[in-house]
Amino acid sequence: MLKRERQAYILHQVNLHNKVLSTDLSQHINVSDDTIRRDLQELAEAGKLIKVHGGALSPSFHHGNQSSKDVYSYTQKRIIAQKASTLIKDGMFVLTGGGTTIIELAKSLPPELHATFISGSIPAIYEYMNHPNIDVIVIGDKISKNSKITVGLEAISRIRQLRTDLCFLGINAINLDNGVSDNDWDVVQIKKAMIESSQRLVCLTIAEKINSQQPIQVCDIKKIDTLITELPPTDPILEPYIKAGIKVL
Amino acid sequence: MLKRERQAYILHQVNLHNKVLSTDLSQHINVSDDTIRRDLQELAEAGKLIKVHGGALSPSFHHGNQSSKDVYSYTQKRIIAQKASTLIKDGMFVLTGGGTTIIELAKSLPPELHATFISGSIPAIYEYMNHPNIDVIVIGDKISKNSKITVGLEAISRIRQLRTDLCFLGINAINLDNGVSDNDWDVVQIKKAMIESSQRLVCLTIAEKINSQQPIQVCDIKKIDTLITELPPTDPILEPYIKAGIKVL
DNA sequence: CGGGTTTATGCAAGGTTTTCCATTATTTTG
DNA sequence: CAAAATAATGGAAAACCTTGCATAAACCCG
Repeated sequence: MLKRERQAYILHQVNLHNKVLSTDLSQHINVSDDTIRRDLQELAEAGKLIKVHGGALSPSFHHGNQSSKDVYSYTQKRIIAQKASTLIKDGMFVLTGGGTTIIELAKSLPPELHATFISGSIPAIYEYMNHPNIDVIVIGDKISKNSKITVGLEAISRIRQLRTDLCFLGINAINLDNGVSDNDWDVVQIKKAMIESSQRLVCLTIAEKINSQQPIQVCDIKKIDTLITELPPTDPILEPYIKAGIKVL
Repeated sequence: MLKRERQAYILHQVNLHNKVLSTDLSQHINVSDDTIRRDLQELAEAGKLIKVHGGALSPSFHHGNQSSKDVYSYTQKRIIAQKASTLIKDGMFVLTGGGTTIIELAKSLPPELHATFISGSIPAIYEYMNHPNIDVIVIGDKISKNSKITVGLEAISRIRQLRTDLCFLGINAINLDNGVSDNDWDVVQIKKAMIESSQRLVCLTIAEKINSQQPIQVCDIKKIDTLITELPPTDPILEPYIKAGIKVL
């Protein structure tokens, strides 16, 4: 990866998350800490970011620091996103839904990944679009303002025409008896179609939502190939899911 | 391999991958590093790419200094957007393209407007989506990273199914003889389809682009219903267009 | 045709940039 | 305060760039 390219990437990350960690960057881009530090220094001298111990901050965030709750769930979602991104290999076709966790995933895709992402989530598409090496395919239809994804028969019929390697869904509720469930009829229809159109279903969720339930069922637990939370796979709350045959990361 | 041919190939690679490595190119084309470097230098001087240590990047990567010119034309585009928004009435179906002027229009829509907007431009959709009373319909297909709109046969066939009241296009060049013209093949195809699918075509442009021309024709001047610039309709530069039967705001 | 000129390319020497590594401060945190 | 994490420093190797020069092909023009 070229130096300028790398610095552009760092800047992008800083503007996106308002902060970056040196160690995250060096692992992600696969260079030494020194290199990252030099990059941060140069960018700081150019006034593009503010260097601090351990990483850097966005210059616009100089004054008010964000609330602790935000930082907290940001960290969880960051962990989930990181785990999820390891499943994606070059050349894959990936179908994704919407939701904050998916967007976090979109933001933290490694820059050298070459893949095709298909989605109806406008915020997710926005992120994919700014990635240097990802092809983006938009599923068109009417936008549901609540969820900011396209919903409707047109979208469903487009999704049915696909057969992708992976499907990432951020989920709102999951338990052993009812599987994955949600509370928005239109969104559930889209999710169902996505599940049917891909070979592996990967569900992302923060642990808080495990063993909860919502009115409308999305799919049975058997459909899930992999479940990703911020917890280590050894956590006891995940044990019943592993026993049910789900891979847990 | 000829020099021109080689440079065209390099440019193609840069636009495709957003970056190239000198060593990759020299091995692939089978010439010395020096030759490649000279090519890159020439292309960089022509502004076709940005040369960096180790290779070159796409000019779209240069987010660096984009203030002075942008601020300058920002005011102009605000004026255009304001004029354009007066044409939209409650209940209308409006088809829009992409580009900075259209996004400015999207931002300055009056909040009490109830209408349906249809577009393939991701940044424009983003704005429409945040409007309280607008329904948004997304035209799906593959995203063209340059223009950040969806392009392709799927998009065109969806557009063809429509019959909207208005079509707003931001245009890159217009003159009396060749009408509206542009420089991106895929985008032109989309624009053509949009024009055919709506009853009135409204073209938005800053005055700077009037009486200029680009390689690919979008439509004849007769297709234009209304032309909007930041100038008052009495400006002499607009007179020939009024005489050609175009409404000017 | 033929000699002079321009253009394109390769080669080599020396300089610069980038990166990593090891070592030595410095800061953070419990 | 002490341990751990992070930062700065200097050196060394690799990759990369610049420059000047040599060669050969293409071109021009009388």
